[in-house]
Amino acid sequence: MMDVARLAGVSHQTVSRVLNEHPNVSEPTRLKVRAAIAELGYRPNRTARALVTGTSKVIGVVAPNTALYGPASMLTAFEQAAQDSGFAVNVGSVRSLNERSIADAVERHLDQRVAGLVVIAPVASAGPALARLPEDIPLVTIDGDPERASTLVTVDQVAGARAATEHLLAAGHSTVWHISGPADWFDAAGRVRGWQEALQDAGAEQPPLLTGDWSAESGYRNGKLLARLDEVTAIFTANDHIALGLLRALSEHGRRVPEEISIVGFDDVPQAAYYSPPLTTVRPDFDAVATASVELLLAQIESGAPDLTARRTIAPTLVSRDSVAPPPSR
Amino acid sequence: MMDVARLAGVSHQTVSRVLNEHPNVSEPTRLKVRAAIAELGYRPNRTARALVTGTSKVIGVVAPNTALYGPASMLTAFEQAAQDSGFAVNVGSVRSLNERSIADAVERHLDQRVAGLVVIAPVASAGPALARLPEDIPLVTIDGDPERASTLVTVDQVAGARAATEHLLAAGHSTVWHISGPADWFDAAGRVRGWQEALQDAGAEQPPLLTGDWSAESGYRNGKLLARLDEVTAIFTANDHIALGLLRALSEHGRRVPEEISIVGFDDVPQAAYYSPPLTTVRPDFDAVATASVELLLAQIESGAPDLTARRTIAPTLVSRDSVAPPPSR
DNA sequence: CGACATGGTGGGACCGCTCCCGCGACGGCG
DNA sequence: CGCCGTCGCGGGAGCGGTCCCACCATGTCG
Repeated sequence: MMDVARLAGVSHQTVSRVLNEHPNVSEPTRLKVRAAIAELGYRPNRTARALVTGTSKVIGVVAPNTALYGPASMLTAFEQAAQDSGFAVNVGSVRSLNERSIADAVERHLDQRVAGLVVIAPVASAGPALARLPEDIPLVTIDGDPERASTLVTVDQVAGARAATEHLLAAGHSTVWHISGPADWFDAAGRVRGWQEALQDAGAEQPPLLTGDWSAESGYRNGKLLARLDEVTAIFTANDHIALGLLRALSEHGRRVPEEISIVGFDDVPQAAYYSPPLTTVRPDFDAVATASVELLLAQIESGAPDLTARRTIAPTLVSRDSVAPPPSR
Repeated sequence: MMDVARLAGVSHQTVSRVLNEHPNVSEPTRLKVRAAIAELGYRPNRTARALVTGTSKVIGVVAPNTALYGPASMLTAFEQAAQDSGFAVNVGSVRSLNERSIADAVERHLDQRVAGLVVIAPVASAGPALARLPEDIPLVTIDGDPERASTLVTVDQVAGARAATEHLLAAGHSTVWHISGPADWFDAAGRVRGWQEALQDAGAEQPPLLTGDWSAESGYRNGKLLARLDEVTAIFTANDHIALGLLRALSEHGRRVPEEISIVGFDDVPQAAYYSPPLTTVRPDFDAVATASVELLLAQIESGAPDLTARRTIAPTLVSRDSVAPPPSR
């Protein structure tokens, strides 16, 4: 920086001003400095800046270390959105979302003087750790506890599940079964609720809830059971992978989809259109979640204070394919 | 740090020594300092350290911004491995792997004074940028150009493809068709080569190569064509998603798998066991790739010099399920 | 016409840490 | 017994920036 100052014939201070686009620099000197910077190929040291300002253009992300389609898509979408706003992303992935590991990850980020924090915390066990976070750092929770988290961005699970259930009901089915995700995931809980509400509103009987764990295996396992129940004509699964396992189980039992049984999934994984049959499903808009998160976080960073009230809920859309049909007439 | 020093009754320098585990500190003072640190809840400022040492405990990762199963799994596995070695991970994802965006991402990382760089660069277009990288920074390329990259960790695509092809040949098929990934991906190229080599070694005739793009859609498209060709009895696809699309196309045409046509995929996505039929596929060990990368990178960081010769190739394993059977006798 | 605001610039101090050097105490050796 | 090497520790400089303050030249106003 001193070199640049010397070459431009100004003080280091003026160079700093040019770098930070301070108004009080005359045009001629600004140009001289710019020229010197270009000639020397000078790049400011972000570390030094971070030291003196006490903050940096880095966002820390705490995310579960999983390749599950939802979280993974969320993460890449967020990375991109953050970068587009000029922020680097520091990922602290956590093997399990318990209080300790989250707290550890947060502390690691704080040591690095991140400007803000994003926690992708879809499970209830993350709650206590989040409650105990430092108050004075910008924080956005993605997919967190709707009851608790302060600044929260989330997919509207309830609305998505409602849409799925109502779609099946509208096709003529008297009721809809549901294979859920793991009970401690908010996503799963929201989808269960949307399903229940839709059933209630339609005055349909509510079948027992079957529990899965997002995996195709759990869909298969539950499918083995459902396949033997003649009265089952419509099933809504908590995600597409469960639906895949379910499809497999049904086909093994000779039950045809959608002629005998209709199915709706959730997530719209890129492969869903090539299941047999192509799967009708609910598509959450991960990009919208990501941009909303960045937006909210940046607002906090600029204002300097965490905003405890801001919320953003992204409505998913139903993607209709071939796995839904009217129930068989008997 | 000064506060700690005061409380412990030593100089800031001694505190620094304790922190860095310098040998020349007596046990009593070490304990005093430790106690003071604990009492004050002091956490060293990594930014300040980075400024003076010129490096940090952060690894920069340049990765394509995709949710594709391979790259995404690689990334999360790497994050975990790096963290286990005490390094934070800065992800600079790139929309497209062209020279400019890679160079930009690298510069962003360099500005942050990362200790080392990992580039996940599975496509040929990344080549020029990699060649122009600064020489003096520890660098590991994952899935890069086998011909060029210096320190390279990669899945042995050729061996995996060989195994898949040989498995089909061993089942009695006279030859094996292949739907490849995009031509500019090294992964795809390696799989094509393994397939060709296996065919040659077995003295089997080599059918024309069909090109896909990793997507189920491309598998479906090619499948529409293959389904009409009576002589096709065995197909090896470049990944599982292509296989899924292929399965769908074949079933639409009434061709049965594995009775009429056998299929082997690549990647072993978690859902592969629930395709119809469960898919025989090749499983790359992403964790092994990740640990090897971290190992190689750390070795460079410690030695201070890039190692231009180190390479690591991870052998994949064949996972046998139900999509392979002997060819139909005519 | 003098006082005072205003814009452009420079000179330090300082952020929190590590590194270099220097100093006293102690012990082994000739 | 004196010399020197080693150990344990402290003082100060400096990493590369930003921030506060002081300075000087203008322009503006009563």
